[in-house]
Amino acid sequence: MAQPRRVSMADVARLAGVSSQTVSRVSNGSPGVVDTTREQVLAAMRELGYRPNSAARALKRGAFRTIGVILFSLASTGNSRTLEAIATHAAHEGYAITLIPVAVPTQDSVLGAFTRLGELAVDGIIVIMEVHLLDAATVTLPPNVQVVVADSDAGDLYSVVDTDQADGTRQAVSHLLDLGHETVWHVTGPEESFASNRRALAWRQTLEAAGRTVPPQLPGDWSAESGYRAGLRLADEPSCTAVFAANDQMALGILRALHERGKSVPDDVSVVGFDDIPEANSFIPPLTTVHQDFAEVGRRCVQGVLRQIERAEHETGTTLVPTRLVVRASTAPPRAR
Amino acid sequence: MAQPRRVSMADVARLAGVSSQTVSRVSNGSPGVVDTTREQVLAAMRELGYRPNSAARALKRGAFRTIGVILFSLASTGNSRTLEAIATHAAHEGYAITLIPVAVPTQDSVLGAFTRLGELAVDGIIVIMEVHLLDAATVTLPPNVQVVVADSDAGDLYSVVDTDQADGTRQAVSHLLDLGHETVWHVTGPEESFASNRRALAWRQTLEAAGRTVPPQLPGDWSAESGYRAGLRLADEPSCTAVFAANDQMALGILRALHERGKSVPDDVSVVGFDDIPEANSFIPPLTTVHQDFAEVGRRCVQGVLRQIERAEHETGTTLVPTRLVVRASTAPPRAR
DNA sequence: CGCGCCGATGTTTACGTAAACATCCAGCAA
DNA sequence: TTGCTGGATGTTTACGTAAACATCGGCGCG
Repeated sequence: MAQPRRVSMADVARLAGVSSQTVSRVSNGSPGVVDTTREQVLAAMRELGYRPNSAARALKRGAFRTIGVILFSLASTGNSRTLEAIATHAAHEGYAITLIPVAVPTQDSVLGAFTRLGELAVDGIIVIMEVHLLDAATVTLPPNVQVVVADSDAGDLYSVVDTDQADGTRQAVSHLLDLGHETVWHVTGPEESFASNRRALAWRQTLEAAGRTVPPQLPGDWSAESGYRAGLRLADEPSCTAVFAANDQMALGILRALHERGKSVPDDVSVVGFDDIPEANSFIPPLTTVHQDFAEVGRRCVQGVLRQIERAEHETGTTLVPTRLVVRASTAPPRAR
Repeated sequence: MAQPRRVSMADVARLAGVSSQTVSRVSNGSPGVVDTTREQVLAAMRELGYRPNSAARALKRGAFRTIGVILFSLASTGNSRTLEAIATHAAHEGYAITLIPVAVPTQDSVLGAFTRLGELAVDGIIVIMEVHLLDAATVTLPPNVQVVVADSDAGDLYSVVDTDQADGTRQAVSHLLDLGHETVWHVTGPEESFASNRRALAWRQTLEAAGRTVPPQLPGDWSAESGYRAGLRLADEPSCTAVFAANDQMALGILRALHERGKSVPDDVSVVGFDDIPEANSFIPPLTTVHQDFAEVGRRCVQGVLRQIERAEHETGTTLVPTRLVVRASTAPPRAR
């Protein structure tokens, strides 16, 4: 069934009785082809089922119209939603997306991904990753490939797009303080994560700026399970009336732990998350959380990398995408003593 | 900063003092190059930072070593996890993944995606989608491109890989019946979804096979919100002691609705979900659900499409990936009357 | 009426790679 | 020694496209 050879411009040219260059012009919508000729060529294309060979095109043009995306995992909502936005916007600009998954986030495997990308047909790269793994000293970027990094603070080396972690955190913590809570406890994401560190730092700073005592932070790893473990410990802290979880999954685990220990949310303890995953609205109770605009992050990543490709010029600096607090039913003033 | 031209084999050949063909042999690991020569070439490659040009390679070989993935949305856990598995396995086989997002799942836009893919540099396509949109009469596949479809029943037209929806559903419903429930209610996914229809059908058949009455099914759309609405209606059904939700998100919504109406899970009502998303373990209470092996689905998709590419031969038929019921705390025997 | 210009189309060439074929040389058997 | 064999390496060519340049013919203007 499979034809041994693809239809090439030469075939179309022969059938249409023109030169292959004219076919090329029609194919690219170049001017300088008279309507009648164009029609003949288009008819011949249709008849033969002609499709441009993108490899030859890329070879000739020296550009692939493709962006590579390196990411560590698609498991997190944030990563997949960002990727989706990237894919959509790239498609809109006529760029294709090539995916390079990195199984294990070690320096070596990230390096490997970069190497592979260098061999792949891409004009630019978007890295979605906790990026202290990206050591500029060891990673040699393929020449002529531009990079944008999401979810990182490598703004001095690369062009970075990120959610405004600090402001989102400030909104969350301030919201709890404004409700009248003495202080706010915090369950962190994994140590290696920049987003996690940034949120923890902003939490601490917001408390300090308000002159509150800073309780010890509880370690988590983004998973609901780790939130559950932290929640069990918080349930044993009588002084704890408000918790800020570094993401919604951990908040879910905290809700479960508090529920199992007979603590009411929000009457005994208020809980705030981060991300605003679609399910947050259906937690018990519906979760107050910081909404991240993943679509916007993706959009700006594409914008950034395309701008660099166009100008053939590396950029650095950080773009922050604003967040907003979504208040639902998991927060309330502390129970009167 | 950007070099005007890439390093080509000719440059390496010149520096190493050999012909470009020898460089090509080294680059591809072909035999017939003596060790000393190979070393020289490798050294020259390193010095110049040589990277093979994949466009030229693809042009010469007539194959791209790339698989296109068409998907409607990455928002669902299932899709992203499947995609991740696809990317990982494809990378392992030396294939790259090109992503083609379809913004709106209409016939037209799917067609558009196929057209775009035809122009893109892919050897095969994996479609992750509710696929009655794929009408064989209107979609003309680019020649020489092989297709595998996930999440569909188009097994007579394409090679299909899917979770064993029917058996998973049977396990879920039987589990509830075995616990002693008279019958099982069902909250469905969206009408247009094959997975949803398959689950609803299997639910009905399992009940009928056990000689139970089949309650009316409640419509949902995969979202937790729709589960919540269905849950509110179920809370008003005194006869309802067991619910099978077509996915975990809707189960979450049901749990919340029942909780708000003062119904205890599992004492008053047992709830089972489908998917086993990571958070299911942290629902209140932890959710009994049907575990889907998305990684395996992805793996088999890649296998299937690579086999077709290799043999240059279209295949049809369906491969089912088994599921298993994960029993947690949301199911129990009905309360004694 | 002829010159030159311009728009439409054709011809040549190069992009970087790798298959096919050609060449060269060392080693070995007659 | 000669001729042959086979492994190592070089040369030619083609993949499909599009830029650059070439050609052709008609039309306006002096």
